[in-house]
Amino acid sequence: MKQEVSIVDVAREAGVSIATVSNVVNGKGRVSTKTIQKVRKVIDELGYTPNLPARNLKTKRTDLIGVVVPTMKPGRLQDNPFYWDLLAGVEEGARDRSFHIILTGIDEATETFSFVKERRLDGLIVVGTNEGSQAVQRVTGLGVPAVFIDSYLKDSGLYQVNLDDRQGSYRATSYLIEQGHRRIALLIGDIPMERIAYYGVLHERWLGYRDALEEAGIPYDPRLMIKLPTSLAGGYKAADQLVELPDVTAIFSFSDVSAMGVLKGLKEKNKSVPGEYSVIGFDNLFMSEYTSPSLTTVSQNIIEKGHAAVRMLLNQIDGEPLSERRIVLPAGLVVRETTGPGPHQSSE
Amino acid sequence: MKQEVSIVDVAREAGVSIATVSNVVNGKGRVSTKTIQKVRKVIDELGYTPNLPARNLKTKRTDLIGVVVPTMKPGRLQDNPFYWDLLAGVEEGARDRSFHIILTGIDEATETFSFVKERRLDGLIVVGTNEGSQAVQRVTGLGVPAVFIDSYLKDSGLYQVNLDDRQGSYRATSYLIEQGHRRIALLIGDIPMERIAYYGVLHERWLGYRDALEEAGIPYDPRLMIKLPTSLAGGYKAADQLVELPDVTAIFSFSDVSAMGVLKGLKEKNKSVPGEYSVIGFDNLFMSEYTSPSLTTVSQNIIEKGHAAVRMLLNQIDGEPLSERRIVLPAGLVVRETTGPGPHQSSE
DNA sequence: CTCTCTACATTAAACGTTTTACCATATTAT
DNA sequence: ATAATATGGTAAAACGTTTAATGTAGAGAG
Repeated sequence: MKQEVSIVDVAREAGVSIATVSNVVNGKGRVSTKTIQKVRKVIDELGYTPNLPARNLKTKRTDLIGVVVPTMKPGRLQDNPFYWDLLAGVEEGARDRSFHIILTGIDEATETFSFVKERRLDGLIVVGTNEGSQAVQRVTGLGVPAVFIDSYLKDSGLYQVNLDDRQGSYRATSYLIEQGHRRIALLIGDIPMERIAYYGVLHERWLGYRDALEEAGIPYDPRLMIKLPTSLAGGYKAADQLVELPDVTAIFSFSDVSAMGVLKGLKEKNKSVPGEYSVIGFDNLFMSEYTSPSLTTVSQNIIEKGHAAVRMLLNQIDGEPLSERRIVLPAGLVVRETTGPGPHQSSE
Repeated sequence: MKQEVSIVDVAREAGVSIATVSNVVNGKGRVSTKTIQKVRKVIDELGYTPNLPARNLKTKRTDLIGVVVPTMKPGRLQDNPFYWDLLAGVEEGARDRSFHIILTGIDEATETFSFVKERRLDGLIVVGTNEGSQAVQRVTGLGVPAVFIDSYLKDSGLYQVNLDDRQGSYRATSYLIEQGHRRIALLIGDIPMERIAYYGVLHERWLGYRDALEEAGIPYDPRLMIKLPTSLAGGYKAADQLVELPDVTAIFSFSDVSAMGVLKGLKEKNKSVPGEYSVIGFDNLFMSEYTSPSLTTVSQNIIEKGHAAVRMLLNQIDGEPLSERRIVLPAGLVVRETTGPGPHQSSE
């Protein structure tokens, strides 16, 4: 194992000072073209690679950002491809600015985020936490630039990027109503309704649903809330409850994977989609185009979400924080085959 | 922004030398219980956090490993949830040993892996590259501990972890044959068959398919190879070709997502599964249980794959390399609903 | 010829650790 | 008592950079 070659080796070999080599490497200061070439040559010959940890020590910047996703533990959240896309967006955005990302799953209960300080990360991106969560306090306590994705935190001092969940949900619900559905079940997640305000994303989507109902003059019926996890298995079980709800002809599921579960459950019960039930999802995963029937769903640009978060974070790090602290991306609706006319078609 | 507190602040405040503080922090050297407590107390009061980059500079270890996945570029590979699971396994394994992972997508054409040297990463995990790829040469040229996942590199000096793809493929094919299928199409990927030996994973699976054929005395028919990408879209298009192949009653697809595409394509053509066609996938994604009909597929423990790679890498880093350079994990077969009896049932 | 610029280049301190070699003091063995 | 050995602690160098302050030489101006 050959000895590492450092900046002083280069300096000696090139017959200049280490400061000059440093300047050449970083393109700073004044140095003549002749010297630049000489130093570059030596760098190539010796195969010198700058030692970033050493640089970090001096500059107090690591060009490293942490990305924290909620319990990436096997079995928990890995079952939603959504996060992979988001990560791809973040990674790409970071790479474009020659930052690297340190990825870590967290166990909300135990995570102290100490690694952020220890490793002197320049910033942190936190995905999908909630108002009042331990994580939020701990992160803000760090005093490190941070951006929260999909978290809907009340503290308006925090940088956040969200989807316009309420609007998206409103559009989906309105569409079902237009199609003639009046009793629309909601697969909302495994949460106590009295605390829904704490579940940012779910809350917003729930509000959007209610907006649409209200606009159409349809009374809100709490019995239509199906409180099961928005996972494949949750969706599958939700079908059981769905078929017991009288007069319900549609279900809006707060994630595509759970909608797939619903589809599967309904098919096993020999309920036709969209004949007997219309189903609508949320996320527009790449897969959703290939289910049978293909899934009508609320769409979002996940990659762009990642990009936006990185941009916001890097601006903070560079000391030129964006004036807007909250970016809200638009939600779309893509109509495919799981939705069809309901019983009240001419009700408008 | 309060000044960072360093080891010397702690030392001064506690009235000991910095060497002693260092020893307390790292649990090394000899230091009396009384001093330990005193120092610990001061550390808490001052809120001291060790500076890892500084430590790295001195120790030449970063406790950081790089994870490289093939072009995590939007649109490319993100469309296979497989990688997310793998990443979860790696991350978890690393975290257990208090390593962190730096994740980066690569563009095989341009990536030089210079970040590995610059950041002084302790090791590297590379996923899904191929024999003869630029990436392999560059990584080995780095002289850094590395483990290749799903790469089937001939150079037996390299550490690798693979699935027993050949065996898995053999089992799947044999199962179809047992069920009475004799002409079995293969959705093999968008590659030139004359170069198949370079595509490690695909090659092995192809060999497994041929093993099973040979054992059953069924001649290999190259016309049954469908050369389309093993993606959702590829699978969907594969259905077009499938229905044109005379007497074919089954298709074996080299990924679950592409099998889902096939399912969708067949349904649109009003071909029944498993009535007219049996379909079998590869990977056993969590979703595969929820397709309609649910997918028969070759299963693997992806999380364990990640764990194994980390273990292998960390042993190298610790200077106690495993004697076996290649770990091969077993493949299973999970039979669900997309496979059924074929026309030659009593052929055995 | 001296003075002031300008353009390059260097010196040396600092960043926050770890670690080797060494020094006390207390304990035990002789 | 003396020598040998533990035990607890320290001084100082080193890791590879960046950067502020400073130096030097040559060119043009007076």
